[in-house]
Amino acid sequence: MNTLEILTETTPKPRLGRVDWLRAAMLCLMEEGIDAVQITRLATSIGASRGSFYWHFKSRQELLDGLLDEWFAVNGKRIKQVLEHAGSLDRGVLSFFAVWTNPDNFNSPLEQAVRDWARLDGRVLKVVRGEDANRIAVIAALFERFDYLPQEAVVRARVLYFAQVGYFAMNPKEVIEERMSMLDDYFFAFTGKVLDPTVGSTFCRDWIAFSKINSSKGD
Amino acid sequence: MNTLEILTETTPKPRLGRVDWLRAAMLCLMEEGIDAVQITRLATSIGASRGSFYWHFKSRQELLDGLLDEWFAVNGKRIKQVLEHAGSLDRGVLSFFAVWTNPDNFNSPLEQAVRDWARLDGRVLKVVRGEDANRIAVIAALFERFDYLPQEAVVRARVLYFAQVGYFAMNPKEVIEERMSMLDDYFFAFTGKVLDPTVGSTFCRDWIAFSKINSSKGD
DNA sequence: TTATATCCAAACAACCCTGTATGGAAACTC
DNA sequence: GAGTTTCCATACAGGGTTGTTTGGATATAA
Repeated sequence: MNTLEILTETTPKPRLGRVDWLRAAMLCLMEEGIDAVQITRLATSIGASRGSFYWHFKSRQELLDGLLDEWFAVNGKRIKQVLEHAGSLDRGVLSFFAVWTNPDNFNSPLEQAVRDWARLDGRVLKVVRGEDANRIAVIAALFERFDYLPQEAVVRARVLYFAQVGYFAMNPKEVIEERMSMLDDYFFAFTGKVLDPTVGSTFCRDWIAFSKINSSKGD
Repeated sequence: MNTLEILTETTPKPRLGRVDWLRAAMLCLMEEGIDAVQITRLATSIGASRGSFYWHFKSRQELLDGLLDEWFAVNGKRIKQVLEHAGSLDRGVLSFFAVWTNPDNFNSPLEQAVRDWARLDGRVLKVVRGEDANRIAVIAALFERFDYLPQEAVVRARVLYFAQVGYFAMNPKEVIEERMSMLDDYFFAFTGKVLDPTVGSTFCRDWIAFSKINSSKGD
């Protein structure tokens, strides 16, 4: 059995499923926006033909619906989970920062792409607005749990959430150390309280270490 | 002279210029995003032919460059102007809120459209990032002018700016009174200080009145 | 009035995208 | 192994976009 035979056997035929198309569509959405999610482009990117696509999907719209569903399923879950189980305000707020930048918990590029998409599609906008309201409510509950007045809790939750959305909407290029150096002031601005140095430094160290591991993973 | 003759004379020929194409393109960009800015669509929307466009513009890209130039020229100017001339922190911060929602000073839909566009085009992103840095620096200068420490001034400027960008990036549907009812808490969260009731209520009254005038203008 | 420069409409070529129809290859079943 | 189902590639029809060409209409100038 020569090399060619081995290759042809170990690569018998890369039969595709819905997931493959969805994955390719997701990448395309994140990198080039919803208008770039075209069957022809996806087909060439995964080395298949358009005929295959139309066997798995009824239409392009069905694919797009799948993308929105996946965004809804993936993002937001961990946000709520983390905030609801936070043992202190410090840990809750810091976790909120961390979730957003951890690809295992939250897909930030997808989040941005979906927001852009929402501005062009009323149905998407409706879904995104609902999710935004949910997230803000969860953050407000955190503040209220740690003794903020209801009204102040809601406003601080909104400010924290708006700022987070705005930060990522800006597509900033900032290294992790740069953000970390302002952590104490950020915490004070968002909560009106001083960050416990112990919690802060631990968080800082872990986050930088994590982000370094994570960035080297992509090599 | 009958009616038809009068009409044909008073409407001799709507000769077009670059500005007409740019205006139509701007509207299209704001409502449907950069990918919808297509010569064919603009031509039908202003009742001209594509031949006319290609006499005024070398290519679609030249039109797009014009759009970005106009965004750069229009938005941001008033932000800096207002903040640099604010006589107190209260007035500075409240003016910052007001500028964003006043179509005479700032084109918010255009701002969003350009930000979405920036995520798909590296050259646009570069321009937007530069403008963001400028605006944040101006806000930080305001805080510093009113006795915040440099580091805290920068962070509070960032939080205020991020939150503003994030708020509009979310495409919220909120009536003016709803936002106003939280003004005191917003101000406290952003500055750590209590808003002067006189300044606050005056601002509130003027802003609501203004926005009512403005919304009725669109009828 | 005639000549010239502006401005624009219609037609054309080249390209890309969606969705369908058709036929064939691979796997699965009996 | 023959038949059936699953999966996919190719070809086609219909539509839309960019940019160029060509000719004509309008305004300007001589």
